[in-house]
Amino acid sequence: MLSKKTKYAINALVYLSKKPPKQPILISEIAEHENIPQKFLEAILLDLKKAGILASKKGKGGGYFLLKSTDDVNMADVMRLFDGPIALLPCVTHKYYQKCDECVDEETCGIRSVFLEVRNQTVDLLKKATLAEIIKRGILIH
Amino acid sequence: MLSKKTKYAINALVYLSKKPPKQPILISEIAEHENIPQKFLEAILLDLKKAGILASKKGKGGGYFLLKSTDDVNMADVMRLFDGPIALLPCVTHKYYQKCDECVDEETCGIRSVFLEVRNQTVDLLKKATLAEIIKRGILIH
DNA sequence: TATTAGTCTATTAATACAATAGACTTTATA
DNA sequence: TATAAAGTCTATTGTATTAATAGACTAATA
Repeated sequence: MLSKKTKYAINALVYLSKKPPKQPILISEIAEHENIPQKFLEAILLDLKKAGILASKKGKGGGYFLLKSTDDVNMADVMRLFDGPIALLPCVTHKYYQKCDECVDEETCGIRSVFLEVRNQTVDLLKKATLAEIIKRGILIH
Repeated sequence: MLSKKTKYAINALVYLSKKPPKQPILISEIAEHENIPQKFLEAILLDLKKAGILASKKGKGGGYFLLKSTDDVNMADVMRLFDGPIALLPCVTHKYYQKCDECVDEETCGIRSVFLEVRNQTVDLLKKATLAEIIKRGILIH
């Protein structure tokens, strides 16, 4: 399951995606509309900014807005940012490969083989799941 | 990431799958060979027994052995048993549907649509990942 | 009937997640 | 240029989950 942090991040991103481009939106507005504790949301937005997904404008009339295009923000990136690797085993992560503690002999890598396939397919799907795609599907349903 | 419990369970199951059918294996043997705290393993094996995957024989010459065929034990079942639903959102689980707390308006279901697809594909893959498949792949590699 | 081995309940330790509090800095604009 | 609006940062707290441990109890077999 996704952590609350990731869920909040996705909800906030979708909310911002529906606003006119570059228009700064108040943290308080997002927090209220999406039912997110404001202070918690501040930290999340800050992380998204550090990751280059959002930008912010300070002072009166300031707020957060989407920096990247909705086509360029996908769920794989967001999940990795807050929940870490998508892989189910440390030995099948793309960047941070680590031998499983439990791995005693090489025969066990039948397990690895299977979970590598799961990871690859999941990542592919999550990369296709962009903000643009989410919004498109949201519209189609109504 | 899989919990240790699930990893231990998979390792134990693969270990038992390689033994002659119905031959009781000591908990201590599995624990030692797979580097699992014995007491922790006992609880895991008990859960697998309750789930109908393993059986046990008490007394001298006793131990645990696979009850189901290696074709009939898949990673989706094992993961659900110890880590709960495979879905990434409560609103896309098969059995225990629950509205997301964070879901404020129906438009957000673009998110649901995307994560439903992820869940379905993941479950399909994990169901194909049987013990038999894991062992087959393990052999192929060596 | 002694020994081996599985079953069960309770407790503790460690870690990660979620949320909160408050002080500080920056910026727009009246 | 003061001030109010708004973002940034650090630290702390509470809570839940995971991982592991301890020990008493029950059952079965040679």
